[in-house]
Amino acid sequence: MSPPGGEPQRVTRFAPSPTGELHLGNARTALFNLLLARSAGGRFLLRIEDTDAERSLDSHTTALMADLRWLGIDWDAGPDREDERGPYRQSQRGALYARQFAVLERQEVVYPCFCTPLELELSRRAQLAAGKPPRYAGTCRDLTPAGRAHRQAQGSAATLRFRVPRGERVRFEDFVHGPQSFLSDDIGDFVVRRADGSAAFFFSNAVDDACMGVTQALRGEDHLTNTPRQLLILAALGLAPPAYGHVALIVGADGAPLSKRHAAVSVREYRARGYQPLALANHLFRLGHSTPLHGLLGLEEMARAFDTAHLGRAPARFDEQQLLVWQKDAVHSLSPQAARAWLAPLLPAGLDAHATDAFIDALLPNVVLPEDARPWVDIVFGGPPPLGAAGEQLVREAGAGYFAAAAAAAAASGNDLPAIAGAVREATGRKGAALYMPLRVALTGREHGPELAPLLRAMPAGKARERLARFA
RNA sequence: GCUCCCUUCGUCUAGAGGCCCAGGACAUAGCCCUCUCAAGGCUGUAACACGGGUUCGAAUCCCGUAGGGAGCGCCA
Repeated sequence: MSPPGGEPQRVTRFAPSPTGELHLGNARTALFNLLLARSAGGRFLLRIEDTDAERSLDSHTTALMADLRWLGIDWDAGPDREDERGPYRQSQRGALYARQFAVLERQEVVYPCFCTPLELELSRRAQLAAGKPPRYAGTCRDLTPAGRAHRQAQGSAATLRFRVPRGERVRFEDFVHGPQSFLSDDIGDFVVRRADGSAAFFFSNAVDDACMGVTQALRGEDHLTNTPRQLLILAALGLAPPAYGHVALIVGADGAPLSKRHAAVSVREYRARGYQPLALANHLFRLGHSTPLHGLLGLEEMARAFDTAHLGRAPARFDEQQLLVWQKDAVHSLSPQAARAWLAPLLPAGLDAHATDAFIDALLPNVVLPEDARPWVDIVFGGPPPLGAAGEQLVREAGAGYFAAAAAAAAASGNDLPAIAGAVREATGRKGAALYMPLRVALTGREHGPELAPLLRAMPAGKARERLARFA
């Protein structure tokens, strides 16, 4: 696994739980971990944390993987690409967890807890009301063997709790935040195995990272204060923990946690709205991470430029305006084939390749999202567009002679703008805006839009003449 | 409530005691180019949350205040 003489190969992972759509924050975490691995020629794993059978859905896993790949994020090993460190679905790792639970039980660093959810909730509320931290009260911590046997005989289902040592300090080096130190007294005994026998997050997440050889776990800051628990578990198990790093969360424009109130929060939605994957990736890449590089970057360039030293510790605001800028860049740099695929759903059925290309050629520099192109489909391929009041005025002012010359030139040349404009200039002596604006308005119904010459080339033959002749 | 994290232009950020009366990118404003829009070129506006220290010197170190966030779950 390790390159000869070098450091052990870097291994990172993205470990989502399939309880919903891929959230922007998670997408960024996935991207950062991919980049972190790739920047060192390492491996990137996808692990599905579906220990909560109630909320985990297989369809979510499928969608999650599709959205990641859409973004350009692919993994070296995962649920659909198993290897000897797998399985990569936690729901299939029960046997492995059972062995580790047994180790913990043997060392008596865990104990069965018979408290019911209701009792725990009451206790929490009472503590909160008394102005105390809502931690597990330790009711079952010192149950005698006889007491335990008694409860078990009664058939009470028990969770397994980790016996957090008192009066200790848990220290670790966060590779984003630097040295961290927590007092174990502030940590309540926590559940490592649920009453139904399934592994709880703190446990399975930490154990899997260790067993899968993860060297760096880069995750959201919401996990920062949980890290000591995981370190405690791993230490008890004698497993080497990964290095942990925590990036600040993404927040909305007002600085509050990013929610549907602010913007679309799932990759799905941006995808559905016609955003380019590279645009989203570039935006996420610079959210909480900085690079001296400018412009739209490919994934390989991002990997080369990725640097944990430049991960932010302060929350980054998700600014949709900025995303739009990247989107514009991404759209403008689309290959002809990609552009065709992007706008295909909007185009009239049966449009031939030549016409399609001409249309896209004309429109692409002026659109950011597919919806921007939609009205132009009608303008170019539909009937004569109605003019607004200002348009009518411009046309009237230009006069019938102007349009007679234009229509004649259009009939003679096809949809050739230089020929049409030349003829009108000759006939009227107009130039500049006075020459072109009436043409634009008569042809498109609008005063603004893509360049006229390519737009005319995209128009079906005869359309230009027909529209100009209306005012002759 | 307790613990932890955070705070530099509108936004993303550079900045590890003098190189900073704070640099870049995007946004924005003006001008140029131009048939409109977009693109492009040039020029500009714009920030160290606040208060105390330490130091010859602080955006940078320390303490406090304010504001934001997270965790304290049989969610992850």
